[in-house]
Amino acid sequence: MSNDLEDASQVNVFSAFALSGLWPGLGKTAAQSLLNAHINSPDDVTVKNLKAIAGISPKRAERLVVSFQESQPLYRVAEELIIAGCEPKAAAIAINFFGSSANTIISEDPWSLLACGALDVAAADRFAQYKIDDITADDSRRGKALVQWALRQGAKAGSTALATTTVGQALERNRFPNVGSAINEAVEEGLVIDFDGFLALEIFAFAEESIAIGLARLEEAASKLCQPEAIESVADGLDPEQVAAIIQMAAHGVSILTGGPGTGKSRTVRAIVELCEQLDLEIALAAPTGRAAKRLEELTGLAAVTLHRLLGAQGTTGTFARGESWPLDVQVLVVDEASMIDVELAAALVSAIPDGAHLLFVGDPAQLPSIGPGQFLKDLIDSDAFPVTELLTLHRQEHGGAIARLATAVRRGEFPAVSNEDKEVVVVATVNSDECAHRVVQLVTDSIPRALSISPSDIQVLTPIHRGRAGTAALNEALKAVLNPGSGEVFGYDIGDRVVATANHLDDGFANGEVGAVTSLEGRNALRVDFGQGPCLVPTKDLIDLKHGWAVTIHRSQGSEWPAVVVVLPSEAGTMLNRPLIYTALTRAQRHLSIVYAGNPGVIANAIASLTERPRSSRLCQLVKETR
DNA sequence: ATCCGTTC
Repeated sequence: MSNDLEDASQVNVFSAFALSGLWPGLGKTAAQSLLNAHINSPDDVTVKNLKAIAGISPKRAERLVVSFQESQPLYRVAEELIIAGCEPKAAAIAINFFGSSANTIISEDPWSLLACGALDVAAADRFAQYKIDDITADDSRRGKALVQWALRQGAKAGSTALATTTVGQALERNRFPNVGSAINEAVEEGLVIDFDGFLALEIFAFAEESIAIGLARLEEAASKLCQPEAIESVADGLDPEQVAAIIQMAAHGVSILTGGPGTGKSRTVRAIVELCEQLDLEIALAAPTGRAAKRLEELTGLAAVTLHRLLGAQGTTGTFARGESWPLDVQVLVVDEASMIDVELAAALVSAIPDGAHLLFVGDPAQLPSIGPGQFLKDLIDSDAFPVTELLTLHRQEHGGAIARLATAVRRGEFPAVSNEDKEVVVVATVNSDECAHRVVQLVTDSIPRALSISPSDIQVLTPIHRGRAGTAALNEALKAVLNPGSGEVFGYDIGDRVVATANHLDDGFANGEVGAVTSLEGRNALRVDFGQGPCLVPTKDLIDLKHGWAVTIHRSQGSEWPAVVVVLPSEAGTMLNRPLIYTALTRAQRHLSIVYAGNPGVIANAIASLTERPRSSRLCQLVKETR
């Protein structure tokens, strides 16, 4: 009887593991075939048994047996999780974090699954209950794990450090009674780092400290690259601010160039490239995204790469081939779109730059913050430790300038009344997102083409969200129905459809975020798409990384511009509506901007007034000040 | 699942 029960639970554990996706090389379909063939326990996993299954070749059977054997530490953790009624996927995070001894670690301290971010508080308590007969809410292991969990949550929201009081409140919300002693123990055991009044996870504390030390090293080691006369020879056509930026770059190991769109940041970088060529200096160009790198390359005529490529990223492990022990071979490095750099990437970058090299960060701190934690560019600027040149003169103002005036006001947190004379900026109020969607389609397919003679192919719709009536999915469906109806012959696309890339395929000629139009169908399984530099072949393997692109998210639009832009601000976007988001959206427009929103006019003004719902907290600004 | 980058 008891044997039957054990067998049954073993079958459940094994099948849950097989179906979880944790077994390398085994997908959902193949997992089901295994179970159908009564492969029910680890002992059944033999080459003989597996190759007997239809659809599994002898070679694959061998590979699956080997990968199963190699996954034993993972299996043991997953087994515990499954029996405890938790998601087996958490096992992968635990193994990543603790290595092959994870099972021992979680047995001694079940809440270590909370500390490493594998489980949430409720699931971790459930797991602890299974491991320990009578858990108590004040178990010190629970308290220490909650401290780390709170900091991990903070990092997800962009903070590299949290005020100790904020961490304490998180513990109180989770009914932990002895907040002070939990924090003290976490600090004493080196699980988190304490800086008067703030707490941080070691990775972020280390990243910010090494950035500060590394930047101070570069500033200290640098000498002047050239005399002012050399700069004059490349300064033709530049405004005084742009020349000042080059002088600062040449004089300092670390400098910063900021400014909104159209102020000539790229033009300045082009002059820096020329200067380096004249002086025979080794210069490299890089950016955090593939598209930004591609654009930098087009605008300067010099090869540019992603920071990950430049540093020799090793998969998603977060480690890089380049670093202190194998620095980059550069004398000048220019990094564009620096607002998108998080502290971990910045630390890796700075460590890989040799003494004496000059590092220039180019970016617009008013745009959306980095996905990863920290506020690298903003902290660098606020520290006042390195020269910052802000470009203010608009060189792209052949039209009325209403968009530029609005952008400048929004940058300051203001939402002025828009004069409607030349229709460069139009604001449309609606009652809900249904009406938003309706008005968007009307603007793109009728009003803007008719009133302003701008073709729908030059109009881009931007929205904060994917879902909902005014999200990308619904808007693309509605726009396709009017602009290019069809059955979606290849992978859902027809000739004439607008598409957006959602991943880098630089070898195939396009980058994440690029918007293009389908120019031809290539058989049943491939497309030709013009992303702006002539049609390029999108092979079958890349089709999964395309979506319809008449409407794209504001996040994905970062770095692109269009003749006309329709920005949708539906109420579903909620607290996402803030200054950096709206600023990023409206600065994508070159000649015309329509803003369609739901609710009362105060909605936009409030959103612009609020810098962000939850401000990020970080230590880099202070650290840079102290270290300079 | 409010949004989003990086690689082989």
